[in-house]
Amino acid sequence: MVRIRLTNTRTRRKEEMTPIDASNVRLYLCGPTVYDRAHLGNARPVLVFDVLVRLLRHVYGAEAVTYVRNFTDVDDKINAEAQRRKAAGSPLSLEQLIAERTEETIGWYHDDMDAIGAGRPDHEPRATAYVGQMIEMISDLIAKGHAYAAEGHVLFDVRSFPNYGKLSGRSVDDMIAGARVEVAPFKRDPMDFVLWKPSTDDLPGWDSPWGRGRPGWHIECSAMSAALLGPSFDIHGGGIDLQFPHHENEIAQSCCAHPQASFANIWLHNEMLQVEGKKMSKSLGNFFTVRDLLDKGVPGEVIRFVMLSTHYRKPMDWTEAKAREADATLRRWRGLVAGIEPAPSPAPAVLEALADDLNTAGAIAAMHDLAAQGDAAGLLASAGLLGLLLPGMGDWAEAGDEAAVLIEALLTARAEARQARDFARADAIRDGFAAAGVEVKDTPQGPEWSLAPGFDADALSKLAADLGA
RNA sequence: GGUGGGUUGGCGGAGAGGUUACGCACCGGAUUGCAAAUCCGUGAAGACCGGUUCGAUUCCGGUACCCACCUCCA
Repeated sequence: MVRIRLTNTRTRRKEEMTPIDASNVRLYLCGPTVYDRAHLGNARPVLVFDVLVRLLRHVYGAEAVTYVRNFTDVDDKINAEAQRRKAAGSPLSLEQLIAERTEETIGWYHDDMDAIGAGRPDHEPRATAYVGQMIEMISDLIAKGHAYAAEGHVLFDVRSFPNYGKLSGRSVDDMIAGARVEVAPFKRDPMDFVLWKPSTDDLPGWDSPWGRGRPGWHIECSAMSAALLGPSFDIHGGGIDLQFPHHENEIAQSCCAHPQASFANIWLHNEMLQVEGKKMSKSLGNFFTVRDLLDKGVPGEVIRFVMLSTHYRKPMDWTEAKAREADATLRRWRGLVAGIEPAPSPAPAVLEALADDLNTAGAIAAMHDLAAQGDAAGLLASAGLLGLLLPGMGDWAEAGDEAAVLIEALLTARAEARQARDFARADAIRDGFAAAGVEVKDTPQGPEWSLAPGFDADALSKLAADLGA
């Protein structure tokens, strides 16, 4: 059995992972708020968890893993977009407009995450489908003395949970001292956070013991993880920016509601993605979406490779140069494994790297070794653990039939020219290939070709026409 | 102000208290009609100052700088 070690944010050390139930390893990842396209940073935890799930399924069995990732479809930004459409004259009701917006966003999200090769989780619960469970949990927290109703709100009483702040290494008193938040007058303590808040008539709302309202942001993950994974499960993750307050608040809610349970044993947090050394953020306005990159012609597999080439606990800078390098490496590897059956199991060095706190960069280095040794079968089997070189994701690296016919014809023409020692013509074809983005390798078995990143089909057609080939 | 993370060769980026990371780029050689690709090989590092140690880039302390979180954000 492979020993999987993960850095647990909760304990701040690398720990061997021991599942609560090896026949059902359970994970929860905080998913997106579905109000707009996923930006590139959203893809990072998804890919980290995708590799983690692939590893866990390899070690514990394909059926022995339950992966949950939620959709947050209750949110002021979604409401704002629906209200904007209403104001723009849409005949639909606000509820319908909200549903329309979240449906289309979820569709985009699926398209974009599929494109980078991220497998769908086993469950993708939507917050709106679990409001009943949230109300139940909030009532329970009030009954247990951990929450209180005030002016249509329900607030969590942070002073009732001595461990509050432990995950993020803060004390309530320190946070109050440095707080920049406006404190609502009905809060008992400035750090108390909202479990339920009132809705006006122009906002979505649900009936509750505290009047018509909607849930606070944090309670959904506590309610949905309990419903789908139980009060104790193995791994909970997300971006490091969620550590506080979101995950801290989840812990407070869940541990107070289920005092006998452990909630998440291991917390995994990925570092932020940066662009040109700066955090990618909505407020800075320097973010771009996964779709932007795909539309620019950056293949999903390349995005995936770049993301995985930096360890998840380190900040990763997205650069064009990395995308180019990844593109070239993947083309080379795809050439190497073409028509090859994968080995029965991944290479030990790759598996060991991933088992050691998801060292994807180390795993990729080990794959380079396999490639250098010519172990195509081992490379292919290992790449699968990282979700790379999979069938169905390699179309970008392949030429269409039309281009293939042209290239073959030109190669024949070049061979004839060389035979005739017409090197001027042979070199013209060679240079034309290079200009069009076709790489030709002459091997003892004859020429092999592949497409380079800047492949230009028009230039290829023109070359063929000019040379009459 | 509080909290957390980082600083590795030209660039990217890992592991390990003592032995080549790896990739890209560069340089030399083989190969080639010339190239490309490939193969072989060389060179190149650990922010700074102390400490522990036979030995530290790796552990400990400090300094500097960078980044993030504390506010919607993965």
